[in-house]
Amino acid sequence: MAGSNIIDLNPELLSAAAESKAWPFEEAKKIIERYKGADFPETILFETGYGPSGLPHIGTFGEVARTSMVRHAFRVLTQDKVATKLLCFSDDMDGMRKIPDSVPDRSALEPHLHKPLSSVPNPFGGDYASFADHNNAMLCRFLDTFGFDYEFASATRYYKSGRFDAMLLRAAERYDQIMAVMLPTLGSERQATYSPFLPISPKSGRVLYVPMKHVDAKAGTITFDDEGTETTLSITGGRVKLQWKPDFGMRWAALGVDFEMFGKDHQTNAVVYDRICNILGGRAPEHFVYELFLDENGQKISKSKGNGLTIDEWLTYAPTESLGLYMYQRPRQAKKLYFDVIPRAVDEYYAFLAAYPRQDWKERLGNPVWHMHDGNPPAIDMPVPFSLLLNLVSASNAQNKDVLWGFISRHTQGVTPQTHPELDQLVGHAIRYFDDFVKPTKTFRPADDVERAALEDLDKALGALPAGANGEAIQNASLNVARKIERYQDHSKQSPEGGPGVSGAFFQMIYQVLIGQERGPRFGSFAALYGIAETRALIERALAGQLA
RNA sequence: GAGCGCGUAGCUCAGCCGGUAGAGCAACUGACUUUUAAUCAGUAGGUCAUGGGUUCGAAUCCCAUCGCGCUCACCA
Repeated sequence: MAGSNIIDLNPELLSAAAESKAWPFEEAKKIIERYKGADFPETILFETGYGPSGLPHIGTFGEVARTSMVRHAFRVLTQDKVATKLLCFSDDMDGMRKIPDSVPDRSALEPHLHKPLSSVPNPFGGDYASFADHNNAMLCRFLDTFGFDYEFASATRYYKSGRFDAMLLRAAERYDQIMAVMLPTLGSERQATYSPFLPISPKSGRVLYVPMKHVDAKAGTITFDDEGTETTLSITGGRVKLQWKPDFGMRWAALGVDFEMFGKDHQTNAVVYDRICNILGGRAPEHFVYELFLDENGQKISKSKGNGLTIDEWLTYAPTESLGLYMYQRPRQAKKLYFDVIPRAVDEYYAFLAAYPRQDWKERLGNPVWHMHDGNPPAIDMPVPFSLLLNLVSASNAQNKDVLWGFISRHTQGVTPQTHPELDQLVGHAIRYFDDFVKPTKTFRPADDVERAALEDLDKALGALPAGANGEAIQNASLNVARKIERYQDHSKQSPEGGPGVSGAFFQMIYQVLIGQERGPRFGSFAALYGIAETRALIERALAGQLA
């Protein structure tokens, strides 16, 4: 999505951008305001944080996607004259406090509890030296599949390389100030043992949460008790890390981060991060607080609860772009993230895409697709909405794309999987969505005696038809069956021969018994596409009681 | 306790840089000449939570109140 690509900067666009109220522009303007009356630094740094104890998830995607949108808006506003960078920072020096559920051999990790994730062996085997390396690689692969433009950063490597040393020494100098900020934010129990410095034990390799006995700013050392041994350790070179709140502030100060967004759960703490950053002589980045995602019951989505939707699940049923749209829209509102929102997101995406070419620049800059595609949305013709496809799959009970395409091409000429590959993709998504969500809710009912006889007659009638019979022929054959049955005679209608017409109840019965739905497409067309032999097999199964 | 968000048609929501209320679904009516429908036309339904303010004009901006939800206060 966002990249170091060339972006469009025509004059009308630029003047519309200056006025735009779209949230990425609002955020980008905060960064410009930040440097008002001064020169921009060499590179404007956008950061997103990532905790590598789990796999990348939908929140990771949202944060990177949204940050990329702000970055792009900034590039447009500054006419791309200022270099920008998105740093995806992995806090892989964090101690492994518990063993994740997802690993294969949990007991093998037990000896490594509380060690930095980058020192924990990789439980998945393979090419990566540590657990953190593995998860970091998963993150990068994840981001790469979406085409994000970013630079990966490992906390462990930054600490060990000495990149944070100057700031760590300053933190020792200003230890009292940092403590003065931190202590009031803690409960009394934690206050007693709190330390912003977390030494890595030379003895056990663990990240220690121990009180400081002495902090020597001049020597750049800390002294603490390590399981009975009084230990003095240099705070530089990755021997000591900072506790997370000071870590945020220190990192911002050390790297000169200009923008970092985070979820509402960080909001209260952000003030603390900022103050630490200031104490260390840095300027806190611009923030943007986004709302958390909720499940269908309005509960916060969390990995541990396993509620809500995973990114893989979303992408099983819909194209990536629909998820990008979801991320663009109303980031400050808590939105429900569950399966029901997918069809709407998909259809809205294509609707926005279709509207784009005929919009003026002001409207375009308010159109999500402009932000999602770095100002260069693709031209895609989507003749059939996703909601309609779902309807159709459900009605036809389609098991594969061919059946569905049969219906589609009947109604829209010149549309084929070749001319409309996106639609073809969507057809596949619709079938999967149907299988997983609609199908389980279907309720088949058994046929009573009259219905049973009617279906048997229908079966025979179908059997008498030639193999290639068309929809019309099948429809007429089934009507002939129904006309003989008293229950389905409708005397308010007339058959071609002058007798009573066929009641709609006949077809309703067919769908209730055969497909488990109240309605369906014209039966003749359905049977023609579904196949006469297949339809007869379906009747057989229904009569054998295998459906209800 | 602190912070954030929400309260608009039966349901899900859009509209919110102010200018006579919208969509989808549901409901109802009718057309399509054997009603099974990815069709078309139409109807109905809202004191835009409440009270005040700014304004010629407020669902939209400001203040207050009520209701609902979430987050943080242990860890990251």
